[in-house]
Amino acid sequence: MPELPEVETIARTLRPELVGKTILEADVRWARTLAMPSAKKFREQIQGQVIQSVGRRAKFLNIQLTPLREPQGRAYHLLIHLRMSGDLVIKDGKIKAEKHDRLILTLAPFPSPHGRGVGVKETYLVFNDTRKFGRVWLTDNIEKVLGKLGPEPLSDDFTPQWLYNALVSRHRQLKPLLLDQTFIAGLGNIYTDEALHTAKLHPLKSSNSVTKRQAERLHDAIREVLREGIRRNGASIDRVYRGGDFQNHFRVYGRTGEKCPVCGTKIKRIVVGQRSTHFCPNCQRK
DNA sequence: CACGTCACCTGCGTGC
DNA sequence: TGCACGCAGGTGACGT
Repeated sequence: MPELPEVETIARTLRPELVGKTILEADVRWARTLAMPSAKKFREQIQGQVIQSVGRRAKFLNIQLTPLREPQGRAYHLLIHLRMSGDLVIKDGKIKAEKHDRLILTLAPFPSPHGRGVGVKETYLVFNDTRKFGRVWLTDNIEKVLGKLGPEPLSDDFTPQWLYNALVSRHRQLKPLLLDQTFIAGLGNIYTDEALHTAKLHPLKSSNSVTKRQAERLHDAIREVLREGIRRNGASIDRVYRGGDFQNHFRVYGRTGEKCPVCGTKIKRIVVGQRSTHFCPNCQRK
C-alpha cells in the first residue's frame, strides 16, 4: 500500500504516541508476518523493551528500542515493511483483534519492564495486513535488512549529478529502474508515474539515453512529488483511510482516458513489469 | 546484467 | 445470486 510519503506520514503520526513506551508483550497472530526471528524469540526479546525513536528508511519503519548495554551497546530495531496492504494503528481500552490483525504489541505508558500496574492504561500497536505481504524484523543489525537500499531521494546525497551518473551507467527502462529499491529507495508505482510525468519522460525511455538536463528534471520531479505527497499526508486509496488526500491530486496515476492536466491529451495506460503505468503520450515522448 | 514470469495473499468491482 | 476474471500503493526467486 504505502510508498515513501505514506510511510513517512505513519512514522510522524506514531512517533509521539510510541516514544517512551514499554512493550509488555507481543501477540503474533500470523507467524509468517515475522521475517525474523521466530515467534518464540520475538516475544522473548521484545518483552520489556522501551521505544527510543520512530524513524523511516525508504518504505521501512524503523523503531529503535532500548540499547542493550549503555552506552555503546547495540540496540534492537523493530523494522516494519507494510508492502501492499499493511497498516499500523494505535488502539486503547478494551480491544478485540480484528480479522486481519497480524501482530499486536501491548504497550505500557512509561518505562516499566515488569508491566502492569493498577490503573495503568495500556495501549496497543496493531499491525493489520489484509494480504499478508507485510513483514516485521527484530534485529540488532539493521544493515542486514536495509543494506542494499539506494539513496533516500530527499537526502543530501541524492543530487542531480548522482542521478545522471547512475542513470547513464545502466541500461534500464526508466520506470522499472525507479521502482528498483537498490537504485533509489522509496518510490512505488504511484509516485514513479507522477514523477515521470512531471519530468516529461517516457516510462520506457532507456536510462542511458537521458541527458543531463533531463536527469535534473527527473531529480527535481521526484523530490517535488514526494514532498507534495508528504505535505498532503500521503494518498488514501482502498478502505484504509489515513487522512491523506494526495489521491485527489494525481496527475496521471489511475487517470486512464482522462485529460493530461498539462496538454489535455488522453492519458494512456500500459503494463510495464506487471505494473500499471500511466502517462501522457504527448508530454512524455520516447 | 537486463528482462520476463511467477509466487506470495485477500477482497472488491465488473460483466455474464 | 453465483462465478470467473481482472485489478490492487510490493518484492523476491526463478529462468532466459
